[in-house]
Amino acid sequence: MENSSHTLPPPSLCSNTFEVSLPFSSSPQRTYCRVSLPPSPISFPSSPSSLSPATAESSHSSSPLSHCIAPQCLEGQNIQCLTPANISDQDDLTCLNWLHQRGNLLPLQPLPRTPTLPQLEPSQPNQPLVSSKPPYSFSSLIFMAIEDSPQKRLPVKDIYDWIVSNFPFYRTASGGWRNSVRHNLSLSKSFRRIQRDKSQSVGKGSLWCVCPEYRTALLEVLRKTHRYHSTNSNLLNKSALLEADEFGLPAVCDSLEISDPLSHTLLLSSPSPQALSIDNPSFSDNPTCSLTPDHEELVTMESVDYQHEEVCEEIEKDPLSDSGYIELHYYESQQYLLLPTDTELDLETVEILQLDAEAQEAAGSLLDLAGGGY
DNA sequence: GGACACTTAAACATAC
DNA sequence: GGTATGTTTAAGTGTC
Repeated sequence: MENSSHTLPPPSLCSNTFEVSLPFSSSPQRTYCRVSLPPSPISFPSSPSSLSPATAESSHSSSPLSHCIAPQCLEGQNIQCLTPANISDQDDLTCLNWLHQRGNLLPLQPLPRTPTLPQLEPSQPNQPLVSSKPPYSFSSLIFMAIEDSPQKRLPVKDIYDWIVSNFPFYRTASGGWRNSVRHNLSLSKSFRRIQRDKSQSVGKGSLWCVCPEYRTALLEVLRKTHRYHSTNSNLLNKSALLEADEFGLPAVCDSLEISDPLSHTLLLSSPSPQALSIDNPSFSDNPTCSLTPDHEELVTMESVDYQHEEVCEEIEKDPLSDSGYIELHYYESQQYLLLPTDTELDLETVEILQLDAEAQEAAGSLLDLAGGGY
């Protein structure tokens, strides 16, 4: 964990735009959300590499997570971000270990147990705390895996690996799901088998790709799943707030009481890497300038009334309550966040913008695909 | 209640 | 022969 930090300049020189990295793509993706910064200086890790966009471009094979912040993070003086180097394989899309690797973010104690959060065996200290079944169908998983590959085609084994890499649930699941993957590949018209080039053939089996004519339908299914779960993705927020309260941490609760519905929108975007390159002067001048309607998707962040009883009740209901996290990349330029020229910082409020992991994932895939096309 | 989508399990064939 | 891959069938579940 990076301990050293540097301090941002006063808010007048800071951006209120955070970069949200989408967790799984070999291609760079950027998501932006508007976050009002607190008046006090915020500290960031001093290592430029831990904040640079390059980390967001790391392959999912290392870890889909790179930097994460939680509500408490914004209020504290030290923001400790996770990097691929300090996140183990277990820190994955549906894993909450990251919460406990964040120093002051959450106490180094187990999360409150709920009926939906399976207990870990003591003999598996490095396993994810929780791992619920992803909401995506096998078709969607296969689709995402293939689309996330550079060549847009994968052997079945790599599809397995992608799923396991991104959804810890399948690490411990019995092998039947692999059968289901193969079953889907064979049965679904959405996927097409391609004979490997004999001259370069390594390994068994064929390559699988997505049929272009079914790509739109797959995308729509993924989009619907994403939307459904993104609207139910606030529950971890509430869980974190409860924890903060329980352990006497300074939860940033006010942020969840904002009544302005516009302030509860998260702007997701996947502009081209070039447009968002930190070296791109136009972007440096205005981080939002490259966002186009084609690349935007608004995800409503519901207003939250976080009374204890209600929260607990909802957490137990939510099958994905174990999978939410914020993954925000602070966009750094010359050690300072970039400031949009028209920024009006609300110094009283910190808006907590949070997506659950799967929602981010779906969003990342969707947006990446929507931006890419064939 | 029926159609449909999806999951899971199983059997079998084929290729490496 | 063992394993991975690919195909097919069947049954069960959930949703619309």
